[in-house]
Amino acid sequence: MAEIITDRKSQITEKATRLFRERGYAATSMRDLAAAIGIEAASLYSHLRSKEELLNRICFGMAESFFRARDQVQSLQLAPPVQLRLAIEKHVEVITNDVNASAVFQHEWRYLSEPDLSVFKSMRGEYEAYFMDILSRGKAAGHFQIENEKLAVLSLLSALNWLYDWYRPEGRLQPHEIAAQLSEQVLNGLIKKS
Amino acid sequence: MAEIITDRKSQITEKATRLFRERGYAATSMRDLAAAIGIEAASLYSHLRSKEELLNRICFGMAESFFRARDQVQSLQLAPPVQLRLAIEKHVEVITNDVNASAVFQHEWRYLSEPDLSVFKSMRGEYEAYFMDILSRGKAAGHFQIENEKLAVLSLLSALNWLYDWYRPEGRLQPHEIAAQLSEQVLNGLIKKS
DNA sequence: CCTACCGATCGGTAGG
DNA sequence: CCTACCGATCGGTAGG
Repeated sequence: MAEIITDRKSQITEKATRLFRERGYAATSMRDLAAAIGIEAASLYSHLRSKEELLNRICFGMAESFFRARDQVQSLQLAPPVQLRLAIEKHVEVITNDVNASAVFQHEWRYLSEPDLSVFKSMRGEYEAYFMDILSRGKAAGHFQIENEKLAVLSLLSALNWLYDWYRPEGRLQPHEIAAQLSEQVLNGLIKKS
Repeated sequence: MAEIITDRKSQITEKATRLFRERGYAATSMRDLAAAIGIEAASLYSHLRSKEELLNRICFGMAESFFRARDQVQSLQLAPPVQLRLAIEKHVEVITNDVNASAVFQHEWRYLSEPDLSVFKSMRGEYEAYFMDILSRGKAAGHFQIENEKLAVLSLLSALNWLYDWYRPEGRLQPHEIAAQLSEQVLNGLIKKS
C-alpha cells in the first residue's frame, strides 16, 4: 500500500470512521483516536471542535452519497422494474465504496444531537420515500405485486444494508455482480419458475 | 396496564433491555439503570455481578429463542420451499415477541467479552447455517434459483431482522401476516407474473 | 502539536 | 438496599 498524502483533518476523519465502526461511537474515546494517529488527545482539538463533529461528517457525508445516487437514477426516465434494478445497483455502489462509513451511518447516527438528529432522520425518510415511490408506481402500473409497500421498501433496503459487513474490496465478487444477484432475488424471488 | 409482579432481577433485566436498546450498551450507565428502577446504583450489585452480565442474559436469551424456533422447524420433515416459509414465520415470531431484546441482540452483542463473544458468534453462525441448509437443499432439489448462497442467506435474514424497529404489538398487522408478506416477497419476488 | 489540567462521570466495592 | 467512596477515564480547555 502506497502512503497516501492527505491533510490532517481527512486523516483524523478516516481513522475515526474506522474506530467508530469497530468499537461504536460511544465506546471510542478521543484518546483512542489520538493514539491511532500518533498524537496527544488535546491536539485533536486544533483540527475539530468536538467528537460529535466527526460523527456528523461521517453520517451526513454518507447521506449525501446516497442522495447523489438517487439523483442519478431519477435523472433517467425509466420504467419501475428497470429503475429499481438501477437504484439497487447505485445503492450497493455507495455502500461498497466505503464500508466503514456505511457501518457508522447505519448504526451510530442515533448519537447525533439535535438539530442534526432530526435533519438526519428526515433525510433518511426522504431516501426511503424515493424507493417507496418506485415500488408504488410499479404497483400502480401492474408490474409489481406488493401488499404493504412500507413493509416492502424497508425489508428491501435492509436486504442491502448489511453489505458493509460482508463486502471485501479484494474479494471475488464485484459490487455490480452483488447488486445483480440481489436485484434478481428481490425482483424474482428464490423460487425457480420452470 | 396492570402491574405485573416479577422478581427484582427480572425487572432489572427488562429495564436494562429497554435502555440498552434506546441508548446503546456503552452509552447506558448503571446509574441510568438504577434511576429507571428507583434505587441507587450500588444496590444493583446485590442482584448482579456486572453490567456485562445483563448484556449476556439478553443476548443469549434471544439466541436460545432463535434456537428453539429452529428446533421446532427442523422437527418437521418439510420440503425446502414450505420449510423456508415456516422458518421465516418462526423467526419473525421470535423478533416480534420481544422487540427490545431483539434490537440489543442485533446491535450490542459486540460488547460481550471473551469467551462469551466467541460463543455468541458461533451460535449465530450455526443459526445462519440452518437457513443456509434450507436454501442449499432447495437449490439442489431444483426448487430455488440462487447464485451465491451465502449472499442469499444473509440478505434474507437482514430482510427480516430490522422488524424490531417497525413492529408494534398494538399495530394493525399481526406477526403471522407480516411473515406471510415477507415470505411471499422472498420466495416470489416483487415482479408480478401475469 | 504539547504539557498540564478541569469537572463530570464511569463501573464497581466496603461496610452496614 | 443505602451511604460513602475508590481509581480510572471521559470530553474538552488554557496557555504556550
